Amino acid sequence: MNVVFKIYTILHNIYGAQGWWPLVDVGYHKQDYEYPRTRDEIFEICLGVILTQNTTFTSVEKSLQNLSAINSLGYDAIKRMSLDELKKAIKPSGYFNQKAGYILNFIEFFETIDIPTRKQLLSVKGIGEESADSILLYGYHQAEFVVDAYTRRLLLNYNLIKADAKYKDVKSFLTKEINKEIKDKNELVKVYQEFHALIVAHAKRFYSKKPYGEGCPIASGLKNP
DNA sequence: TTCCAGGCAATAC
DNA sequence: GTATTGCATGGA
Repeated sequence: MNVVFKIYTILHNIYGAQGWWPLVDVGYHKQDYEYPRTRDEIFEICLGVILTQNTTFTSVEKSLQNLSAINSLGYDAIKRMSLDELKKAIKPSGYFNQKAGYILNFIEFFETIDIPTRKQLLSVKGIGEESADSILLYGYHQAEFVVDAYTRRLLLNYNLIKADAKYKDVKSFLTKEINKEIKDKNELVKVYQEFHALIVAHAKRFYSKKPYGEGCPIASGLKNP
């Protein structure tokens, strides 16, 4: 078993399945990988992805609750809101002026496509590499690994990537290693979904404050097979 | 008070 | 293509 997959195994043993991406009416759905089931649920994930940019998910949940409370979680409902109403609802997530624009951009895009390609997503102002991969992985069950700041810190702590590694470099490194272990496409999506979620859960505890990685239990796990 | 969060786009070299 | 900066609220 390679180091990357071993890290995945260790994290899964510690924290168990994470059940991402959470939906307002469902919450975290551990062991149910069929979500999202409806187009509204797909959109809710896209909305959450945009809102969570550089923000904690608890703040995002407040914003989603604000929208839900006025029956405006859907894209059609959001379009009917005034810009100020939308900004007010998503205010807890921060950058609300920018994100309101991003959301409206995205709705325009979302309404014209069935299943987006990565390239199409990246053409939407407000959707960068991580957001595109999050949308594809959690919204459309595509095997696109999500790389975030936590992922970099964790891998850097074990000298598995260079400090200046690009998004694409980190992603290809991880996927190559994972793909050596997992051959089935559906299983691969589940592992990608869980792995990213596990990294976030773990990194919140051990990679949020400096020195990053202090007390990280993966170290002993890698030593003792 | 300072630091950071499940980033992105615009700008300047 | 790489580095820097603005965006903003909320919790530790």
